[in-house]
Amino acid sequence: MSKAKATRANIIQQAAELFNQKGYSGSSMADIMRATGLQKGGIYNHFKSKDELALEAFDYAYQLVSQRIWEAIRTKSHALEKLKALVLVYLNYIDDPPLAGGCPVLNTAIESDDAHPALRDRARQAMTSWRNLIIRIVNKGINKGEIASDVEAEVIATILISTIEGAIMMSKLYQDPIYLERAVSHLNNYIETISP
Amino acid sequence: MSKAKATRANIIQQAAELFNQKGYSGSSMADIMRATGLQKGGIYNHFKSKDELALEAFDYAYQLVSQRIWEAIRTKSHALEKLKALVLVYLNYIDDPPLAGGCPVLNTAIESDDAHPALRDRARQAMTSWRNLIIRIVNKGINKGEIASDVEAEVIATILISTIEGAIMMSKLYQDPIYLERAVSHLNNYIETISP
Amino acid sequence: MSKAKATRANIIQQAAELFNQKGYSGSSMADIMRATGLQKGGIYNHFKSKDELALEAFDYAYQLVSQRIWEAIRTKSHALEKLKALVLVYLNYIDDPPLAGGCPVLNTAIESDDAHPALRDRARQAMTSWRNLIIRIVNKGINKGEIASDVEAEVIATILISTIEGAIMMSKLYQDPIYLERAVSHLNNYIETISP
Amino acid sequence: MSKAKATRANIIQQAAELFNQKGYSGSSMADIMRATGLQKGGIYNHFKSKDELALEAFDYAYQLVSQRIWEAIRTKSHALEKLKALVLVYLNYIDDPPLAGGCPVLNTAIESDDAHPALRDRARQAMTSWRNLIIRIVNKGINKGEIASDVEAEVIATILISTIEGAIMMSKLYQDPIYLERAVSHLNNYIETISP
DNA sequence: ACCCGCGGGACGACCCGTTATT
DNA sequence: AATAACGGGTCGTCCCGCGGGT
Repeated sequence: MSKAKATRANIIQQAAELFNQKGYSGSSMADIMRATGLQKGGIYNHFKSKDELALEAFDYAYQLVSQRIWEAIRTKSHALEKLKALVLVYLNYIDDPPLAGGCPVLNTAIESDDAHPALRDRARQAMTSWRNLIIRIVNKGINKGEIASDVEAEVIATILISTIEGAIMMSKLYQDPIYLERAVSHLNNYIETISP
Repeated sequence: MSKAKATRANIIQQAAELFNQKGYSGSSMADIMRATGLQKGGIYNHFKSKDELALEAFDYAYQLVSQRIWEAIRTKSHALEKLKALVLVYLNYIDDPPLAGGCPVLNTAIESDDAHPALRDRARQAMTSWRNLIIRIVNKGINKGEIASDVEAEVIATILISTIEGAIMMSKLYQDPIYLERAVSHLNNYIETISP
Repeated sequence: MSKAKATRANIIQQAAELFNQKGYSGSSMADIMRATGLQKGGIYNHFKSKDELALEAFDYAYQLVSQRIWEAIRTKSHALEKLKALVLVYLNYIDDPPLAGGCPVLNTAIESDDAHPALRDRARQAMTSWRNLIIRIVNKGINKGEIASDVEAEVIATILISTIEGAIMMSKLYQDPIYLERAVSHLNNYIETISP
Repeated sequence: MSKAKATRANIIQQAAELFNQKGYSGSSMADIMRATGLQKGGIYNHFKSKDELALEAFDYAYQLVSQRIWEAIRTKSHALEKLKALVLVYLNYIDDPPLAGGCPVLNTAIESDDAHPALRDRARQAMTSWRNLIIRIVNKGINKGEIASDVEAEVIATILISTIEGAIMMSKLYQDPIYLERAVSHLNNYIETISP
């Protein structure tokens, strides 16, 4: 990897963490300079604006989370096992987060929905990709007879995601993993109920 | 109400909406001036800093949400009815919100958790008060034999709150009430399962 | 005059001189801060942008020049005397300029014509007002029989203005009033030739 | 011409046009990069600073104008014809300019006189060379009996140059050749008056 | 005596011309 | 010979205190 690419990647990495912790408008370019050790010019050589950097940083952050999910899922073959594994990923979210600051999709969705259309679109894309993953798992499970045929995949996706994200928020707010643990436990039970 | 009080109340109201939509660091005092039609001096007359205003604005916002819940609950006497009523309140959250911008507890928790201790403490207080409300309802329900005795009130509170908040986030992100509707429907079923 | 008005007027005055000497893009807001003794906030309280300030500064500068011309003209009654007086005004332009840096109309026209439409429009307005003054003097002179009836007022205006402005440029470039003196002398002869 | 020379020449050409239109401080190195299609290194390879480039660009621009004048003059033998040809050159200045943006001597003189000594010196040199050309024509004309012997060459140079430059400014400001046409017509008459 | 708003100055994002590196 | 990095520069916004006008 060329030096330029490495520098660029490092900027994205540091920025992703900053944005995820302090938000987009709560993080300044000076913060990013400090975190990367670069000067203004060094950063603006790679990104033409804070916005462009924010977009790329979000993509990177989502890809980090997404990767964990894929790794957890691919070893399972049964649909219910896949769903449980997916939920379980978030239990590590407090002890061993892929990115400090909680879930980037949640954080970005909340900050951008009324204020930053470009960022909101990225958050939507990420959320859609996440929903589609669950939907595909459920539908495949139905086809293979692993999940009851009257289950609506969209509903499963909504319940899993909303419960997890809400619980992440609570656990972060209180700095206590108990809320996430309860949510995961509840969702495991819920997943059992859609067995055929 | 005196004129000074009215002005002060108006500032809080406008600021609460702004903060709830664009976040604390995304809203400037100039934005608030514009929204209230007042001058700098006119605002700093009532609040000694943006922080102080933000704190009061959050309290006001939470009280607005809280009020809706209380009104929905007090007409019900059965514990399960109270819980269902509580959940139902959030169905109106997209069409007829008490405050534009979604749930202030969620928004404030997300923005403040890594960045603004004072605001985070308020969000914690609000969240705790909300949790306690649910916990009291559940425990009273258990005592009255309306809820199974092995149910843990804390768990119910966590599941209800996290699912609702996560679904609000999704519905706001997509500008589509369907996610919240699914979550409410799911929670209604869930509430039935804790019947004795 | 209120303090605010006085401050505002002072900013315009200092800015007008700076812009007239170093040009619009050659003068920075920091230069204006230095010249006025104010800080950024103090300036931006009165003008919402450098552009707005530039526009007002130009208007002020033109009014300064314009005033001198009017004062010189109004004591004369004969058309040819008025024209000579007008030309004579510019002889003082080097020794006792109303504004350091030469003629603001010339300077602004040159800098803005290909680069700054808003400023160019102001320069056009000023130039038009100056042309119209000469045209009115000439036409009145024709009516009163002081000027030959076949003289075209527009032509007189063009010759007087272009010769004066070009000579100002030369005298400023060489820091030598001789060029302006020659031009004024030439124009005085020229004015005699349009006598009936 | 070697490739390096060609590149260098191209940079000067593009820069000359930019500087002539937007001024020295109104044009950035980035603008020049865009206009030339080169990278920073490609430019700093040939010129050690923006200033150095500006100086050379001005020389190039003046040479472009100067060339037109020489071409127009050399075919004439009579002094008055030479002067008329010289004046006539400027009639093409709006429709078919040797360089977009008006007269570089005028533009540079105005921008540099109070702000950029090095550039001002170049403008002075150019102006002096132009004046000397006219002076030589006039003096030769006097010697050959084509021009009245009491005519002062310096005065002729001043009147011709200042009127032309002022008229160029007016025509550029209004985007209308009429002002230049009037000035040229006036100067042709003026030139007739110095016949012996 | 009050209180609007002027003024402060640190900071916002971003661009500048230039140098060092590779 | 191209470009990554520099760092002081750009204009403009930030939140806020203090003093002058009503």
